[in-house]
Amino acid sequence: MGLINAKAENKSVKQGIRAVAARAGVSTASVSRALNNPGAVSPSLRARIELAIDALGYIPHAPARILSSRRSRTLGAIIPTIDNTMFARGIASLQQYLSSVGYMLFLTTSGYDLDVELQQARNLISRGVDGLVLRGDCHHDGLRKLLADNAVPFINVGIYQPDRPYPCVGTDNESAAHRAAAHVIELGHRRIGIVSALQRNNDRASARVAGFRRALTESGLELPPQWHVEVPYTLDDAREAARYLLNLKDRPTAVVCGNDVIAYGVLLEAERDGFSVPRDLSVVGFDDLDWSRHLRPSLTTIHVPTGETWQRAGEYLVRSLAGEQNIMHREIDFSLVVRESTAAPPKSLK
Amino acid sequence: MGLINAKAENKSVKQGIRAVAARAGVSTASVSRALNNPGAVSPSLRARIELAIDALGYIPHAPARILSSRRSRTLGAIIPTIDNTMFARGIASLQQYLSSVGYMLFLTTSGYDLDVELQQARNLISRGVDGLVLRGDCHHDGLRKLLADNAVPFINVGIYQPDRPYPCVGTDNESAAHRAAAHVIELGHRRIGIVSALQRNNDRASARVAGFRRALTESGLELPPQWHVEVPYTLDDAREAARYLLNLKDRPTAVVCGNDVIAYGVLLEAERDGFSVPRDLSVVGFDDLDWSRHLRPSLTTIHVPTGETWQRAGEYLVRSLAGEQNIMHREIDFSLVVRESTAAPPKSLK
DNA sequence: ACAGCATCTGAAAACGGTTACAAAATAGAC
DNA sequence: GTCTATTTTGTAACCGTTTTCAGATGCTGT
Repeated sequence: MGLINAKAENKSVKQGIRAVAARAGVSTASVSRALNNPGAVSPSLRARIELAIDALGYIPHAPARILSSRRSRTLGAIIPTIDNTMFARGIASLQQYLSSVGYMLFLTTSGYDLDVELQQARNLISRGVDGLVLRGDCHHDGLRKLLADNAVPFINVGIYQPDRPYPCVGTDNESAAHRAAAHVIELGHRRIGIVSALQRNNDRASARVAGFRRALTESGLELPPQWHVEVPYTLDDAREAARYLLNLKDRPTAVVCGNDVIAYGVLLEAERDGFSVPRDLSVVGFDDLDWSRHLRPSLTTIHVPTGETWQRAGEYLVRSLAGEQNIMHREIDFSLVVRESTAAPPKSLK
Repeated sequence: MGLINAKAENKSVKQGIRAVAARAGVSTASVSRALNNPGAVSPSLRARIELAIDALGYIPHAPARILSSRRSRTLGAIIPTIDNTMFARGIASLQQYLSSVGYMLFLTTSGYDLDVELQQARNLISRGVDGLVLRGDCHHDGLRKLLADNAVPFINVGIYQPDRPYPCVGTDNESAAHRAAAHVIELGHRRIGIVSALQRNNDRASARVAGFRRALTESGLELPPQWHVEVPYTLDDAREAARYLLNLKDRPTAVVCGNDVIAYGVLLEAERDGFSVPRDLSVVGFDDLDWSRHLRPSLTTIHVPTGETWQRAGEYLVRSLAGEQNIMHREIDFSLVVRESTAAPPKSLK
């Protein structure tokens, strides 16, 4: 055996798995097996191999592995921006889950640009990801084709659309928004404004606006055009929109917002302009970020279990890849959290 | 030529670059060249190849490419958690820069655990990253060895330690913290408390505490042990610490905080307990997150250009990989932003 | 017309793993 | 002890690129 060893090591053993094999006096196949399926190799061999592995500080070369096995145990995710608490939290949760099942995550951002999203998808597929996690169902046509052509499993997260042929997991934004608007209507408000996120290329934002409007319509309430404002994501934009809305001669008594950040903007601006919330104005958010319960007044909002949603997305793909059967459309429950920012409207303005 | 084509396509051309080569009637070498170094191939060939490429919807297989070229044009980053505005912003900036120079980013999180960090580094190296971006200089011993053994370039970001043999880029946390404390001292405060982040495994937090203390010492001020509290990252923890500090019979008139989130906690709790900031209490933060200027009272804090810091880290590695010479230790300037949360102490307590 | 020199192209050997298949070893049955 | 069934191990052909090296081609100056 010592002889075999010597002989093997004399051969031009470069590195990698062959070096380990040589050192342990076994074949590369056995090393590979010991690594990927320890049960398939006898205990004695396994011990010898493990010894060789950490004597050499051997680290398997994932790209070679991927090339050979045609599976990467890696998922890709494309989000609009990481600079947004919602996505950051979702990604954190997804990543944690994936790592618990031995997967990795390749994260990229699109900046809300469909072309960039397509490009990133190409990038990720090129990288050999086994599946893709996408946000929403508003994608470039080329993306669907790309996914189909390359047979890449994917899931749309953050929305619930049981009628579509694609898998998705998320809350029903339309219903949730409806619930939020219904809340202020129940409190007696008749003059309700909407500050939403930009609807363009954002099905989540659109669904929420649709829900708000449906609630108003069902209660026979009008929505004058000037009471619906769309704003980009930043706090500054939200404040500006709020300032506009609050300074209308004919202002709403309640504002429902497309997300919590927008609601914060409304809250801050209302305070700055001398309005007291909820006495003079009721505000409802959407998402229930951390801040919402700390703020004064604390924010009434729709709680969305973001972490769970993204984890489920990961579960779906991992299960699919393992060949297991799966529910294609999974709804994640939301809930209305009533806090201090909403109350009945002042009598005078009712 | 048609003949050659037919012949080539009859051969068992599976997929990938060979399919493109066959279709264009050229060798795989030429296709590879057309892709990686278009100038090295004649215009006519290049045109034929490009035609074939998008006729086939060919997407290069990155793992194969990495295996063959031994470069991945991918960097790895290990951060404690993505669920923290600072890191999220840094990563966003790094990612944007990298993608602008044709690199990708592999992001992982350690949860402030040094063993996990080591494990993730192994993971990333296994993945074939060309370099690693690490946070701070507080790492597992095994990590340094791992990096050295595998000759992986890396950089410590968020700190400035010109005396160390490792590259780093960031602000000098000790000086910045000193500046923050000096500010309240200049305002006339003599009774100054510290609420810092956990110092364990966090050199950034420690450096800030050191800076605070030095400022106090230099002005001949005492820091009673009960005036220094350490808290984990959440707002709730910060509020709890603030409650404790504010309810001491002998309370400080100013509190310097290890980061903005902690400062928010102090601000919120002070308000809840009926203290008026800055009349009854001055508060200084550190980081200058978005919220800090929106909050009422807005927060006096140390501004740290996070985005720039992380981008520089990327630049350092990309340049190193390109063989260019580089400054090993780069300091990023901080600045004190004075807002509403600090003022001279009340006469009675001075 | 030809040597000398770039420039462009192709054949084939890596890169570091996995895995189908075959061979060897072991166990069990008679 | 022989034969078969089962488990364990090894051989070697891939996976899809890059890249070295050599051959082909075209150009220059004489």
